[in-house]
Amino acid sequence: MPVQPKIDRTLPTLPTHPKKSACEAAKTPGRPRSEAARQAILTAAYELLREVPLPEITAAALAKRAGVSKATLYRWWPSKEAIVLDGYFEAMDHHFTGPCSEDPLEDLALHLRTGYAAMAGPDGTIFASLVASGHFHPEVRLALNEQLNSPRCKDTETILMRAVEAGQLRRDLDPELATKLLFGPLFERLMIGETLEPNLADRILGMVLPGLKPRA
Amino acid sequence: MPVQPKIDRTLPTLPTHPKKSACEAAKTPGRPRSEAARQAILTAAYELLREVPLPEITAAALAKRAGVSKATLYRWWPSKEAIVLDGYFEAMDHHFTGPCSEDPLEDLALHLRTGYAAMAGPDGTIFASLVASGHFHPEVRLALNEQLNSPRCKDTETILMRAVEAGQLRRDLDPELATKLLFGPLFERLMIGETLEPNLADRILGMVLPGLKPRA
DNA sequence: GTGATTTCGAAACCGGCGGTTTAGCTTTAT
DNA sequence: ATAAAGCTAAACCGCCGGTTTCGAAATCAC
Repeated sequence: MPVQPKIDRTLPTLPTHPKKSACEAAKTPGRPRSEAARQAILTAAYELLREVPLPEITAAALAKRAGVSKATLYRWWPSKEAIVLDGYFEAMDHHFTGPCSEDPLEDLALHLRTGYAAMAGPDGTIFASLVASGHFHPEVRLALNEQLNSPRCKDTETILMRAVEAGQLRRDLDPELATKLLFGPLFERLMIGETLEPNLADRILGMVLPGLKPRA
Repeated sequence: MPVQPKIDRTLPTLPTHPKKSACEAAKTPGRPRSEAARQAILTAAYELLREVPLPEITAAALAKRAGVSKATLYRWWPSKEAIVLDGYFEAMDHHFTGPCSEDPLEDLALHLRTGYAAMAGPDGTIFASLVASGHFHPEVRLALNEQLNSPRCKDTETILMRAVEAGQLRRDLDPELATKLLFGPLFERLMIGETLEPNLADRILGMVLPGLKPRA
């Protein structure tokens, strides 16, 4: 009977995303997966994300832009959302920053500034629309948290902890809460605001920091 | 020729929403609009909002629940989003609070607590999904801002100003920024978080407030 | 009452999109 | 050569948002 093999789509799906699993295949017989197609799809996804609002990105448009058939899309990804998410993640791989000067407070300011600045541009708009769509697609929300939010929060928290150890911030500081406080307004602006004031990061820092310092 | 009158849908549409314009019609000839149907539609919308995620609310389901035909829906609202939004607003009319004790700081704490508490329940989930959908429907975002966010922010800012005048907060305080700071984490939790810690409001207040008080 | 006007409900309809399937061809390993 | 897998092109399905049509019901002006 012509029962399809029904490939297990749980493998190359969203949450795992084993960070550059590019050239480790080629162990199975048969024609290998086309890396060119994979790359074309991901870049097409990111390009479209920057050009049109997310709901207007259809699977057909994605396939056309990548010069690929729709079947290939759904052969490797479970949904349109998974594709654009992967495309965005790949493009975001350059946004890493590792500031570690001798002044933790200065690191914090820089960290906050770059974070807000990164989200002021088109990548921020895309991020917001992904967060929005994540509210309707749990896998998207999960992937977004695991691959973007949590790591960034951890970064912030370690910087805060360093500042605490250096005696620049209160010893009883709650890094997690402070992080939410520092980046909360960013979410508010991204999700319901129109624009992002350029110097918002510094103004926030100026308002919050006095409360976080050791009591005078 | 059978050219339809093509009703001007800009009248009963989203942004205006003139706050209880119920019984002021009845000036035109012909069969009057059924108030029962209007009410049934709005309550059906809110009920569905609490029962199923927003994308699963279809126009057909809405019509069925309200015991109304789809034609009636689109006779008075331009889109599914407009309907659920109106339904939500109507249900939220009870959430008004007017705390004005003799201690502005206590007012602030209460205001923050009730705000966070209100969003911890199903109404918060609904709000988040509306914000999310607002990211793809500008009219929704606009209505959401005008009818919910802006008023609440204004409330917070006036409370803050009273605290300033009472000498409980720094004279150079920026109320708008402080408001974003106080409610920012709420947005972060609503949009990407899973839960809302019960005492988050107080913890935030405890962390922010010291920085807002007059310098010792 | 009569007629004009407007609403309402039922149902059919359209177009588009997400996703699936089929069929045939191509690429690789053995 | 054969088998296994990937690729394209195209057709296909089902659902949904939104529109239209039609006849029945409600109301006002006269």
